[in-house]
Amino acid sequence: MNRLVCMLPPMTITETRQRILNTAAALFSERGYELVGINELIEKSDVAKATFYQHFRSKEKLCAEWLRQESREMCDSGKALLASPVPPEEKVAMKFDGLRDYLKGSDFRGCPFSNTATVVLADNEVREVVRGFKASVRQFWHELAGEIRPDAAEAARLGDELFLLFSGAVTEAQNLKEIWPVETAKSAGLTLCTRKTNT
Amino acid sequence: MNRLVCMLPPMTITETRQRILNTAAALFSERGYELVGINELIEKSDVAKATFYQHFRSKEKLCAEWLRQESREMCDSGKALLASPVPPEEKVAMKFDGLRDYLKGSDFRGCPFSNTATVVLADNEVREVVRGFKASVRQFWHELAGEIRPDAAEAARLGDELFLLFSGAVTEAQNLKEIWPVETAKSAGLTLCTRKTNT
Amino acid sequence: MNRLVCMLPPMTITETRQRILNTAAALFSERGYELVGINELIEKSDVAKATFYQHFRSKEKLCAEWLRQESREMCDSGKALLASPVPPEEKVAMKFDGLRDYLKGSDFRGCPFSNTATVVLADNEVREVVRGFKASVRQFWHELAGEIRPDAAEAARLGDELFLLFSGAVTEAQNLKEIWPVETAKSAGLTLCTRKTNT
Amino acid sequence: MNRLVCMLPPMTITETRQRILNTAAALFSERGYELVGINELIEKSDVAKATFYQHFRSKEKLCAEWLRQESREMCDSGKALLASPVPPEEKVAMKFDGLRDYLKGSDFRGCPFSNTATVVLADNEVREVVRGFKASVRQFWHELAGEIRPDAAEAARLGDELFLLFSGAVTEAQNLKEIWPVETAKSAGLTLCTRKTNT
DNA sequence: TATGAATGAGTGTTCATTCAT
DNA sequence: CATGAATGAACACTCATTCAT
Repeated sequence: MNRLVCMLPPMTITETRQRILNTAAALFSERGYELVGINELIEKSDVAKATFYQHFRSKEKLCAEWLRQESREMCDSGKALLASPVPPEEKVAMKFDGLRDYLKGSDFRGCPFSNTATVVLADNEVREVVRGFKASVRQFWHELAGEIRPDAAEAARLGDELFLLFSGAVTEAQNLKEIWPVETAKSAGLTLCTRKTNT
Repeated sequence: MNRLVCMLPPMTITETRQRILNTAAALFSERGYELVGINELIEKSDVAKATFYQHFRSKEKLCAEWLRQESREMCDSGKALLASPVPPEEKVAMKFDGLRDYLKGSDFRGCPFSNTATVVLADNEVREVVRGFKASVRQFWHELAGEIRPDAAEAARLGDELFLLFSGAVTEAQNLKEIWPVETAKSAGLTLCTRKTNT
Repeated sequence: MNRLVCMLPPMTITETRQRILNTAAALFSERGYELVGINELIEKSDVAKATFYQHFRSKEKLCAEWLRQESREMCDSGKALLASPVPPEEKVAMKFDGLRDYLKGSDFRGCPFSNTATVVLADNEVREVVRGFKASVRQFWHELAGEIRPDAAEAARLGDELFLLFSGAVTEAQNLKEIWPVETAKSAGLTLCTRKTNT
Repeated sequence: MNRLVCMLPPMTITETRQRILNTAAALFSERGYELVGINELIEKSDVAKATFYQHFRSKEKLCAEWLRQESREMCDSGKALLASPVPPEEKVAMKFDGLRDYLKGSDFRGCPFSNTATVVLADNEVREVVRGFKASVRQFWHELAGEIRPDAAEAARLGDELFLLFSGAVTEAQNLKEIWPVETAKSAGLTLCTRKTNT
């Protein structure tokens, strides 16, 4: 923020843009895409209306951009977790524990991607972003499952199971405003990890 | 209400109200609560605006009523399934198969309850309906699991796991517009049912 | 309601009508003509909508009827005051004291006639009722002034002055939600009564 | 605002806002707050709906603004009258003559402040504006009375009497659609001014 | 006479977006 | 690159009244 020492570039070029994105991140994740109006968004970003529309062609494009940013951050943290030197089962546990903390900290608002996909029309760009994100989350679970099951097919299957348990936990924790789905999913997931491959 | 003997005529008593509810069911489940305007709702119901508001005090109340009706139907079919003379594992399979058909038939719109809860504010009546519905779905799975596991604690656990798998399948089938989550959840669920209770 | 035993007159004929009028009196005088809806009026009167419209052709007609009833009561009490065996100056004082009590008891809502005339269009029947009422109030003051001034012209003048002071007191007590205008008008009126006719 | 030197161009800055205010002044004073709809107001102002709401947050705020503007103008003309080099009794006469002309020119619509206060709820911002206006009108009469009566208490009393006579004249001229209340109040007021202070 | 379901024109307000500068 | 006034279609909802029974 303060770069008093840096003598060179004014560089404010995309600063405004980022300020808008930050506001969007805060408001969209707090109340959801459709309950946030463009006016509030602009006001809280402290930009002029037309300035906003110079950076983002529409509310929808802004939303897509926000989700792409979220997606990048999530993927990075996923990769970091995969790269960390702990046993895979513990990574599974850590993932669910991270979810628990996230939901508690966000008043159980649920998954920004799923939530947003629900309220935009079918042909929307946002939908594509959501699909891409979900695909990479699934990929994360597949890779993690690969560390547990040597066999590729079994890994894929375990990965999908964990993916669905995770998603179900998010959905129902949001609906019920309770934390037990996360705990239950975690323990079920761990069971699936350690079970004999007797299928 | 009960006119078992009276065979003929009026029958129009609450016809209008039901017509509105039917329109609401169609539009809300197709596009979601917030993407359907009261004007379209009224027009498609072929009633006057004031007539609508004589039957439902607000759009929100209408939505709550719609979900209550859905809830009743879902619970009935759940009870019917539980009462049917087939092995419990097959009931599990049937439940997932039913989901598959439902999602395919509804263009993967997902769960009306979860979807609606996402777009209404926290203190909303709709939220209470959703929580009630989710609680009864969970109860369904607990009862079904009770037919498989004699031990109550194990039944509860299995029920919750199936509940979450089911929910995750709905969520991700909706996000991805693909059917595999349902199939995967089904097979994972069946595995959980048949595994040795080795936990 | 149930008068199974009472054999004689049904007599309910205008009972309903009067119940509506009473409700109207309560609501109109409390909140004013335009802030009271026909629905609330009907509901609080505990009649069916069409029943209401059988007794009063419109909200406006009901209002006119209400004001006529009020007018009759006011005139009666005016006549009673005039007929009472007290000195005329004391009658003047009593009239203003009565106003003070009325305003305090009605949360300073002001004059129902003036208030209503303000919110109806020019050619309205209500306007005629208001004019008639005001004329009879003016007549009251003229008669009272006649008890003080033997000369007709002087009586008329004093009557009009008292009429206007009274009206000004009502108006400004309503605007300011304070009682002083009534007290001031009373004392000014009494002064006018007792002054030497030196004009 | 002050561009005494700049003789030319833009001048459009708050033009729209003022156009709306002018329309409001015309319609509200002609028919009253509640008989004027926002739609007509907007149409007659020749602006888009949203433009209106960018300038005034609500119909009520617009009304308050209109009354504030009226209040300013009235106070200015009151101060001008007080400052004019004529005997105080003549100022009193001029004030009533001004009222006569105003009422004749406005089809006896009465006082915009009193009229509006009648039709808004108790806690309304408009009510505060009305009270402020009435207080400053009373102040005007007190100052004018001060030019006639050297004693402060007597001046206050005379001022209040004139205030109430004036208000009563407005009210009843409005109710009766006749001009005599103004003439009568004028002559009564002048009598009060010239009488011996014999109280 | 009494009912209550039905009416349609109206209410005030907010939406995401574009324009001239 | 930034501004903010202007847009018009849509929003959810209420009004006084009439109709078939």
